[in-house]
Amino acid sequence: MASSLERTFNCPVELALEVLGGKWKVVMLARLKEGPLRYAELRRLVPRMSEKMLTQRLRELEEQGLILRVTRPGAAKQAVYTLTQRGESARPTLQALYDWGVRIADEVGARIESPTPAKRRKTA
Amino acid sequence: MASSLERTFNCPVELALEVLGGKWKVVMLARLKEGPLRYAELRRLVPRMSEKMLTQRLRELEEQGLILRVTRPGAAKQAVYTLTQRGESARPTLQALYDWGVRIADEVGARIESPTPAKRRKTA
DNA sequence: CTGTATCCTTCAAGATACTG
DNA sequence: CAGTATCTTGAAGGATACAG
Repeated sequence: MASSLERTFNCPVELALEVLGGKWKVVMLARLKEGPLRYAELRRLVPRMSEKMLTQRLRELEEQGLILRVTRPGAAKQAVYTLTQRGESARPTLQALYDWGVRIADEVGARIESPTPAKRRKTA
Repeated sequence: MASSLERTFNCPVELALEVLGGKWKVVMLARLKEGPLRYAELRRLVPRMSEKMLTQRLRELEEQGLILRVTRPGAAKQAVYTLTQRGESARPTLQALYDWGVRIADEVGARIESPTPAKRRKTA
């Protein structure tokens, strides 16, 4: 649980970004806040992220106490990731980032991938 | 005004972090949202940031339209940085990050430098 | 399905010296 | 005062192959 948070930060915002920052974590959290997800589901929902990154960020989020990893052994291995209480506590922050992101995406002319592909086994 | 925002992002949150992310910009914005600041004042308020970083981030924030740089020529050169309208629009987001940062700083046991040194010419 | 292990590239950031 | 200019390094991220 130590991770690298045991430093001195210039301000609380810097700390928040240390946890949420980087290229992928907030994207993953944005998905996980919709509900628990398996490894493969996350991979499908964030296709541009390499598996290495996916695993690394999952471990990091777990270490920081934002997500919980539950495995269910069996023929087909399963690993389910859910937000912890602390992860849940980030909701308003993520929402604020989301709202502001939408706003300036328009202003700046940035493109956003796809709002929420939702899950579908077969298109038909 | 182009900068590097003209990409495709996985979600709005990623875009928001592209603008606010990195090690220093939010710290600078946290100061600037208290009011206009000169170059030297910013340097003093964020002493751990090298001058190179300070200048680079200032230029970037300017390019992204979050801050405005106004120079007043004269014997002693002056450069004053203020938030633009877009910069102001980030207030709620920065506040959300701040609040959450305070919360988990406590939980995780992270140290925060100094709340707000405020400006003082002489201590007495 | 759920990951590890490597290798490689790029870039943010740090240190420091210098300028108009 | 308000910056530039270099040089260097570490970490982040990407691609891809392999494994239980």
